[in-house]
Amino acid sequence: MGKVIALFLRTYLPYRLNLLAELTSDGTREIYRKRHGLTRPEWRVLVNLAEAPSLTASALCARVPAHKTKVSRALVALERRGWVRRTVDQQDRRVSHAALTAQGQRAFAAIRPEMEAATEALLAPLTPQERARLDEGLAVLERLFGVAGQGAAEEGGAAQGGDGAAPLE
Amino acid sequence: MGKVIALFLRTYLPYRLNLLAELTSDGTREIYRKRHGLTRPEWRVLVNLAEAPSLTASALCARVPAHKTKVSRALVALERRGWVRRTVDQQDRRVSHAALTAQGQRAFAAIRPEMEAATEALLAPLTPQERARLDEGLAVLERLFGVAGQGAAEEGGAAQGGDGAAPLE
DNA sequence: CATTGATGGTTACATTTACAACTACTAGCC
DNA sequence: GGCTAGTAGTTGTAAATGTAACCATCAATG
Repeated sequence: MGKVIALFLRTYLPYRLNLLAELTSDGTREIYRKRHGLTRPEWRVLVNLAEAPSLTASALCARVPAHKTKVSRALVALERRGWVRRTVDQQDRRVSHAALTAQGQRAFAAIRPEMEAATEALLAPLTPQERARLDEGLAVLERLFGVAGQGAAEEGGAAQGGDGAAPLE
Repeated sequence: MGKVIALFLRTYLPYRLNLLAELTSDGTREIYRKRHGLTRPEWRVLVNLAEAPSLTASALCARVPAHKTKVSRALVALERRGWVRRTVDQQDRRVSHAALTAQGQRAFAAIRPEMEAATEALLAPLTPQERARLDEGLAVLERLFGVAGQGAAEEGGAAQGGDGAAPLE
């Protein structure tokens, strides 16, 4: 059977990306899920809070990125667990600023190396050249979507409202 | 940039891939979901069946990739819709082979160009060089995971030895 | 200040998904 | 044959998710 097979999958970008994302996450998902009892949105919110002193729910929605209900529920769960503390903004009492507690920071500090080790184990067979090619390829898309400098497309990017939350730097 | 902030996210591969996969899929998801009433597993099964004459549920699980319950329910839905027909294997009656009906092939032929057009619109700003870099970067990972030659790991599912599966060109 | 419209965030409900049994069947062994 | 173990695929149930409605607050206008 010569392959008359149309090579749709091979070249269809969303499919390729989703497949690779899932394969890459297969090992690490267990770490935050089974070992630490976090859902994926919770883990993502945790990571983002670990990289910024304080973020509003809206800012988290833009950074994670996720719909506000997912962020809301993740924040509730993390708060209940004592990893996050929220304080109401005094200028605009609809807004609340979420930040990691010391306990939350310790938790992230514990989980992060596990995640990195699992990922490194997965990528171990790659040569430095291959890693560079991979990085460059992803950077192309990140520039396209404007997420390259997560720090750059920051709160300003989400800043249609330009709320007063402290900028990251 | 005086960031003390560890750039975990920037360099953490699963996170980068998941983010890009989601951003890339944002536009196309609507096409198969709203316009054609397919769930993502259903769409994935449809695509895979379109590229192979006949696949068992197990083979689909490996190719999609997805857990067998997702594939099972996707097949039920596609069968009910008349896009897939399953026939029981005579050598092993636990096994059934799924294939697209003519109607299913027409459906895929209708959806596919919509998906490709939406993706192309998204990638329009990229230069040929950037596209090549993107492709090379993803190919690095695909080789690592052995998914490069999707066409090779056929119904037998044999080629999972992880060797260099036949590069599909 | 009352009214209107917009926004940050939460809650409610329907759909999807994950995980764990479960059924049907095959295969090996005595 | 009858027993056990293993595999292909399905179904039941609890958790997770998407969508839409909702509450509280703010800002603008009369």
